[in-house]
Amino acid sequence: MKSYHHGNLKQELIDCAYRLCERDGYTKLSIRSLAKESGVSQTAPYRHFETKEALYASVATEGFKKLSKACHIDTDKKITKKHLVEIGCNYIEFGLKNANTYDLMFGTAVGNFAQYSELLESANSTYENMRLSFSKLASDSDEVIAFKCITLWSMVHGLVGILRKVQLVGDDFEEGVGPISTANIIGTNLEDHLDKVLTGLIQN
Amino acid sequence: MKSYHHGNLKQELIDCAYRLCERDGYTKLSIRSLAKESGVSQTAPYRHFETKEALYASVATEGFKKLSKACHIDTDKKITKKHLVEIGCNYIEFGLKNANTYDLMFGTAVGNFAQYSELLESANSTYENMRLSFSKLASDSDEVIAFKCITLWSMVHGLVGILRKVQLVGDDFEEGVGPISTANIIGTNLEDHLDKVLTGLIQN
DNA sequence: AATTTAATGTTAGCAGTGTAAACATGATAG
DNA sequence: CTATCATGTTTACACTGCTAACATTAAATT
Repeated sequence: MKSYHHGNLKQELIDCAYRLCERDGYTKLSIRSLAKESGVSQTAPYRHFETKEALYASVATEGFKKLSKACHIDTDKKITKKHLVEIGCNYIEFGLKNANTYDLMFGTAVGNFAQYSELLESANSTYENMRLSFSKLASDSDEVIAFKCITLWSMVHGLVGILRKVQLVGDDFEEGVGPISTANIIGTNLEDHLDKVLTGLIQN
Repeated sequence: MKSYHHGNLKQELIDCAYRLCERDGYTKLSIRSLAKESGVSQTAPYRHFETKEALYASVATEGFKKLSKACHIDTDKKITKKHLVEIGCNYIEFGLKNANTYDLMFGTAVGNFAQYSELLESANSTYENMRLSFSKLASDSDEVIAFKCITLWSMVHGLVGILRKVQLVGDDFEEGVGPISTANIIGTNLEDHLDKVLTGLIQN
């Protein structure tokens, strides 16, 4: 028999919302459908999320944690250009394969991260991760590290956006290949592209 | 007295929608409020736009036209790196000062541009514009031009997204300066930043 | 152990949404 | 002058986020 109290509703709502957002896009998600999916009344989610935006924030937080993991280089030794290319590729792969979650993380659905401390932390730590990798590349000043970091980041972030719009993914990620005729803008594969850009960016 | 037929409703709806989208973000726009604003019944807009997405497409089209104009370099002579920096800055300025419209242009609100021929054309011509500028920079092959072009584009596109999230705009664009402490990631100003990146990208 | 309290659930309802269907009006083509 | 068709209105449906009032039960306090 079903008990009045669910017991683990908050996490189940987040998990369920994450799945539904990734599958259909966050605009298709409704609190009501989510509640039904979890076998609970329409307004039960409001006991755990003050607004829909707060729920979005939780989903986005999960997204940043996954992105962080995908872009983590597990080494204490020196980092090479090849590592950075890998980070870039992993970032782009995440953005393309988790496109709907990515929207939630970088779009305007969640307005002010500062209102959601967990989200803010997970987002900041994603950046901090990348910054750390660059700091292990060469003995640069903080400014130079920041410059290189922001350059790669804006690069891959921009590529995710553009590739999704242009629907041109080359050989690396088979999904989402679209109809546009000016094919293969970024060449045969992403790795070479990032390598070329990074070569121009860092001299070593 | 008010006539039964409006006369110029379609364009007025687009103009009004553009304003409202830019002011409040496209999520706040409702067909009904738009109709009321234009002094017309709730469902009148449906005579001109099959769906809300179609209206969004029209607004996005206006956006691409403006972006195109902002990034147009009016010269037949050779183009220099300085010109490209200017294009990049103008692009970013547009993205930051017309953030809500920019969302409509590059977000997922309008799913498939191919369904809206005007939108597709205006978007393609924006890219074509940029490609043309790069072709006047040096006598590169089409592949090299495309590479440089996509690199700058993804760069500035990514920067728009990141700067909006991080709310760190430096001195160039005073609006949107936010609370994050790792201030001035991209240095004192955007121009220097783009110059540095482009210097790495093009060797001349 | 009994009782108070706070967390978590439900029901009912409001104001607002996109959009479809049926109908009204009036500009234009024959 | 009339028929047609683009453009407008009214009505209605199913859905949304969210609030208020109430119900249940777990946890804290006596």
